[in-house]
Amino acid sequence: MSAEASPQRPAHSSLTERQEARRRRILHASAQLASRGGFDAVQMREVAESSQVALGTLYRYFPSKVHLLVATMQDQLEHMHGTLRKKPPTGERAAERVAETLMRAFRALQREPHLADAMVRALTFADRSVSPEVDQVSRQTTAIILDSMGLTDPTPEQLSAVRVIEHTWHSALITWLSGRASIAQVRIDIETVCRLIDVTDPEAPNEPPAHA
Amino acid sequence: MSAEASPQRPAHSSLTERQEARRRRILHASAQLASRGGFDAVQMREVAESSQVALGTLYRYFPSKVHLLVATMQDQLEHMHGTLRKKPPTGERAAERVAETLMRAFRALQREPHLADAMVRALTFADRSVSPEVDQVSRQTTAIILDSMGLTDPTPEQLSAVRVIEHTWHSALITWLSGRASIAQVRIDIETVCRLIDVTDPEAPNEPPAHA
DNA sequence: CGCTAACCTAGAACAAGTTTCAGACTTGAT
DNA sequence: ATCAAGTCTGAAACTTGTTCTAGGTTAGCG
Repeated sequence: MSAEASPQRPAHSSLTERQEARRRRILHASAQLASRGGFDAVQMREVAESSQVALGTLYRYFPSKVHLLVATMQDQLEHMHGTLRKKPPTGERAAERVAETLMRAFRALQREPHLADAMVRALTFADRSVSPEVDQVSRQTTAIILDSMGLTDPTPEQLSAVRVIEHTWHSALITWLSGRASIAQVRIDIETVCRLIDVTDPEAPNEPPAHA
Repeated sequence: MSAEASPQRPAHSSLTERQEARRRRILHASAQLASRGGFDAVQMREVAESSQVALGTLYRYFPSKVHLLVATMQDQLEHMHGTLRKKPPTGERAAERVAETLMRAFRALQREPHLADAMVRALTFADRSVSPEVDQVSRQTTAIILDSMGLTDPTPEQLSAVRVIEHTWHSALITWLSGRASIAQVRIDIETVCRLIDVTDPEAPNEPPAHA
């Protein structure tokens, strides 16, 4: 059985200061524990203790461990989007820029592999009850990719390509995190899937880059 | 904490008949419970009871719930590979054939969505301790795709494309299972990623299919 | 100030995955 | 047939996510 709707979860807005502070402490504790030992190390009792909040309260803010970790990911993603915006990628083709951006994100994740583990596992393990939050993460990721492409209104085809890139991104991360693929392999997969952007880009020349 | 190496797990070979039978009963019970209610419905105590085996014995055969479900997936995959082989896809281009095969597999999964849920969630949630088994599933999937392409020795580029297709396949399944994507969307994603095969196929004409 | 509803806390209780253990059963080798 | 080693069983215990409860606290409002 998994957590269902809580009476009324604090919607991240219209919270008193103390509540906002609690929410922040919780997310911080979550990220900290995750950084230590990944998904398994984020134990609800410990999160509650670290953030000085009763277990019941923790569950009022985040109705399950997966909700908590997905929220943690939202938090980190926002941060990363900000960082990435500052130094936009320099590649000439859209495909290169996207690959560059994703590799930059990947390097950031490599610095905290346990945190990455916790967040990504939560994301793919999430069931229907977490759909809205997961969707939000997905939209944020899409925004990052479109940003790096420099597109404001993509064609449906391009959106498909972006979705496929996201699929690859998540799944490649998983295989890396569980030790079944090397960093080099992740890079290759990302670069490979990014070719789809060239294929669907009405602006660019139709030649697949041979190896020039 | 997660399950670690068992003393010596029965390696699926060199088992007595009774042991082979137990293993089979366990896998059968697992698939049956999964078909009912997905990942959550596969409860180790129930699996043990259904398959007439003590809980400790279940854990000797499969050191964790995830191991059990991944093994269940191996089992189902073998079955499906056999089925797919019988009627090879009819498309002209390799990309079409792969897409056709994957859509056929997808339709099979739609018939048992709960079972699909259990297997796929286990697969992506698996940690390092399950790597060998997950890898085996991955190899089997690769074999199915290469089969449908009609390739015996693919180039490294083609292997990359196949890996990306697998990534997309898993991740698209997840989004469908958690209700965040429609069946139609999964189809589009699969068709989109399959274009990569054309891009990396040294045989085929270099034109991306416009919409002819 | 004093009320009320909503919120928070500590802690017990429950559920399901996993581990452990003593004793009974099988198996393979002698 | 018999012994040792390895397996299986049933049951209890342990862990961690989740829920529940009884009472204390806070915030807004008259």
